[in-house]
Amino acid sequence: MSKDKQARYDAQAIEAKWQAIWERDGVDAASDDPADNRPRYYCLAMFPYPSGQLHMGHVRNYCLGDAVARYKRMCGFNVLHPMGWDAFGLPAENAAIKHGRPPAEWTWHNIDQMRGQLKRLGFSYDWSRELATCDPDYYRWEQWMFVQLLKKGLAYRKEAEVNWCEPCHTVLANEQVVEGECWRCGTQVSHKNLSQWFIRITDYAEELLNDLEKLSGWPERVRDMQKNWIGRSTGARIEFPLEGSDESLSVFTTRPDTLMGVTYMAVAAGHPLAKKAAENDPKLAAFVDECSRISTKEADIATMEKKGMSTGRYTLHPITGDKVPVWAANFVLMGYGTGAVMSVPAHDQRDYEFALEYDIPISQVIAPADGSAAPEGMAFTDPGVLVNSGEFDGLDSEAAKKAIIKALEERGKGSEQVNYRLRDWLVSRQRYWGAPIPVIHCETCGAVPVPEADLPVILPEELQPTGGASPLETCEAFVDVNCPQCGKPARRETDTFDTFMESSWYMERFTCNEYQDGMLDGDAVKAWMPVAQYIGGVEHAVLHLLYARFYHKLLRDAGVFTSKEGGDEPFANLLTQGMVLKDGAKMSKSKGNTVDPGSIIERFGADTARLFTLFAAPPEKDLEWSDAGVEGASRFLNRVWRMLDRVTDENANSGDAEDQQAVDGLRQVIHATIRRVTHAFEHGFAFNVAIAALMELSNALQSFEPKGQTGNAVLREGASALVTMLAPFAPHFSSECFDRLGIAEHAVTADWPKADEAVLKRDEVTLMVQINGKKRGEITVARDADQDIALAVAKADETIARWLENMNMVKVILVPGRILNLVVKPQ
RNA sequence: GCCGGGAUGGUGGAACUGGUAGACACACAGGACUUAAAAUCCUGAGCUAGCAAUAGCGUGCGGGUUCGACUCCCGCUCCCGGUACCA
Repeated sequence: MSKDKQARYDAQAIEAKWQAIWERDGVDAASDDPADNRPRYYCLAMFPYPSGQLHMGHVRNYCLGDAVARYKRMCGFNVLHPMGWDAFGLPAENAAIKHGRPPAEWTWHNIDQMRGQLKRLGFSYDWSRELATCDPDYYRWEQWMFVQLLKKGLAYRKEAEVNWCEPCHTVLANEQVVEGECWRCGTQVSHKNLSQWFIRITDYAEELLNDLEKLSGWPERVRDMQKNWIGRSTGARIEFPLEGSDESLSVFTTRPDTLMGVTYMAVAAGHPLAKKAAENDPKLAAFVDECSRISTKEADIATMEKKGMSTGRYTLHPITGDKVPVWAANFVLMGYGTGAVMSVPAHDQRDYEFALEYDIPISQVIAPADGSAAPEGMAFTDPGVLVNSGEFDGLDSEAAKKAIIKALEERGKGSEQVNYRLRDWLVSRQRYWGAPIPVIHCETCGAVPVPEADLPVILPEELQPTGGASPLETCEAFVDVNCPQCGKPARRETDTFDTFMESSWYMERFTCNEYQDGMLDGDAVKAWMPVAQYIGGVEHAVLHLLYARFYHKLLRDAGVFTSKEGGDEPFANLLTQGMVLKDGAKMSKSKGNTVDPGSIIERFGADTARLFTLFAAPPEKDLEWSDAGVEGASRFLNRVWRMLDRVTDENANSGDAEDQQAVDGLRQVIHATIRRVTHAFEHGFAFNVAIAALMELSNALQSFEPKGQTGNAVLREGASALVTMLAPFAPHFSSECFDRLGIAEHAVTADWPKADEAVLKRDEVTLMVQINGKKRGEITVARDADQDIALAVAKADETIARWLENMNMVKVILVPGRILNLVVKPQ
C-alpha cells in the first residue's frame, strides 16, 4: 500500500471485506450448546417496525446495543444478540391503499430492505434467530396463548365505553391514548360503546407494582411512570343507602376519616342514578347530555368550570342516617372507582370550591394535629385530629380510618378497599393487518375459542384494505365457518390483535425462534432469560414495557416456561436512549429535517456513523445531529490509521537513549485508558466518555517519540490496546488495524484488555497546593509522603512561600495524592 | 397541580464516594506545507484587567454547611418528560 493511499482509509472496501469474513466465520452466533460453559449474556435492542427506511433513531439504538454485545463477547460471554421485525400494523395498510399492493408484499419487501441496511452497518446480530411477527409460525402461538387465557378467564369480552380513533378506524387501549389523542396518528379520540376483547392486566396490578422494586437495573423515571400509571390507592368502599329505595350508592374514598364531614354526594353524568333521575327532569337531562359531549383534551379540561346539578335524590349517611343530597357533577369520572364520590368540602379543595359555588354546607371534621386553627378560605387537606365526629372525636386520621372502616363493616355499609387507576388491556382492533383473534361467534354457543388443533387462524394475505372497515369482514372464505361446538354455521371474529401483543413476547421467542413443539422452548428461555440488557426509546415506558412485563408473568403462570430465580421479570437492565434531533427538533419527514443514514454511510462508512452517534451525547440524553461532528469522528479514525504507520515502521525511532519518564508516562496513559473505558462499559454505558478517553490515548501515542526498542514496544502496546478497545464502536476499522499490526486473531473476538494496576501506581505524585482554599501552586512529592514532608516541600516552593509570608499557619489538610490545603491567618 | 429529570465556555459535553472546573470533540483564530485550494500538521483560547508575570471573577438565582461545593442542605427561577378534576 502506498503512502498516498494510507492518508485516508477506505471504509467502503474494509467494511465489505470484514462483513464477509465475519459471516463466513460465524463470529456473531449465540451458542445453545450446553457444553459451552461461557457465561451467557442476552443483549436486546427493541426490534423495529419495518417501515422500509432505517432512521437515525434506529441507528442510535442499534449502535448502543452492538457496542454492548461486542464488548461482552470480548469479555468471554456467550452473547445472544438477535434482531427481528414488529411486522404487523397500520402503516402497511395505508401503504397498501396508496400503492394498491397487499400489505404483506409491502412488509416483506421492507424487511429485506431494512435487513440490508442493518447488515451494511455491520451489527453483530445472530441472523439465524431472525423472526417476523406477521409470520403464521410466530402468531400462531400468540393465538394459542389467547385460547389459554380464555380458558383461565384472563381474557374476556365485554361491552364498554372504549377509545375510538376515527382515522385509524379502530379502538385503542388506555395506554395508547396520549393526552386525549391517538398515540399513533395524533387525532383526538372519541368514545364509543363497543363489545371488545380485554385481558385482565388488573389481576396483575399488585405484582406489576411490587416487582418494580426488583428492577434496580431500570431508570428510576421509567419505574415511576409505571407506578403512576398503575396508580394504586388505598381507602374504603362505602355504601350510602338511597332514600326511598333498597339500593345504595357506592363510593370509593381515600379519606374515610372525613366521613362525618360529608355534606353532599357527586355522581358522574354517566352514572345510572343520574341517567335515571334525568328521565323526569329535562334540565338535568340537558346537563347530562352536555357532560357526555365534553372534550377529553387536557387543555379544555383544565380550564373547564366545575359544574353540577342536583339530581333531587338523597342518600342516608351510613353512620348518622342524615339525609345527604346527590348531585350530578362534570368532574366525576365514570371510568374511575364507582363513578360516584362522597364530598367533604372542608377537607378537599375541589369539593370546597364546588360547595361554595352551589351554596352547600361545609362541615369541618379534621383539626390540625398541632392544635392550630384550620386555614381560612380553603380546604384543610392534611391529616389531623377528628372533631365534630361523635364517637370518633379525638382520634388521629390514621386511627380514625381504621375505626370508621370497622364501624362501617359492622353495619354492612363498607370495607377497606384498594383501587387502581390501571384498566384492563383492550386487545382487539378493527384492523386487517394483524393477528386474527382465534374466536368463532355462534348464535347458540356464543363466542367459542378456535380449537387448538385448528390453529393457526391464518390471515388471508391477498386482501385489499380500503381505509374503512376491515376487508376481513367481507371475506367470506375467512368469515364463514361452522361452530366448533355445535357445528352450525357461525361467523369468525374479524378483529385482530393489538400489535403490542406480538411485541410482548418476542424477547422470549428469540431464544428458540424455530421451536415447533410449543410456544416456547422452556429450556432455552431458562437458559437465556431475563434479557441482561434491553435498549430502546423511553416512549414505551408505559406501553410496550408494561405489556411485556405483564405478558411474561402470564407465560410464567401458563407454565410455558419454568421460572428461575429472578425470572419474574423479562428485562433485568434497561437503557432508555434519547432522541436524535436536528436543529433542536425531532427528525421527521414533515419538518424536513431528516438525515438519511444511508447517505452518511456512503460518504463516511458505517464505523464513522457508529462512532459519531455514540460520541456526540451520553446515551440517555437527546443527541443533536451535527454534520461537522460526523466529520470529526471520521478524522479521528483517519488519525489513528496514520498513527499506525509509526508502529509498523520498526525504524521510526531515533536511536537515541530512551526517555524513561516518557515511556513510563505513556504506559500509565495506556492502562488508565483501559480502566476508564472498561468502567464506562460496566457502569452506565457512557460511551461518549469512553471514546473521549480513546481519543486521548490516540493523542498520547501520536506525540510519543520512541527512541529505541523499548519505546517501539510501548508504542505498539498502546496502539493495540487502542484498536482493541475501539472494536465495539468501530469493528471493521479495528479488524483492519489488527491486520496492519500483524495480529492474527479477529479484533471482534480478541480478549478485552485488562488494566495493569502495578503500572498505574506512581512513585511520585503532583499535589495541588491551596492557601485558604485557593490554588496557589503545585508540588511533586513521593506517593506516600506524609503531612510534614509535603509541608516542607511546599514551604520550599518560591511562589507558595510568598503567600505564606507574614502568616500564621492555622490548619494543614493533606489529601494524599490530591491536595495540600494550608489555612493561614495574617500575623 | 402532582411526580421525575435538568440548567457547566461560542457549541456538544467532561469532572471517581466533596478535593486542580471546562477532559474530549466541534466551531473559531493564527501559523506550517501548497502556485492555490483541499487534506494534514503545529499553536492559541472560560470571562475581565494587563505587554507580561499575574490578579480578580466564574458551573441558572439567593442563602447555608465545610479548610475546600458543579457535587451536600434550605429557598427560588426557567426548561424538558410523564400524568391528571383519580375521589
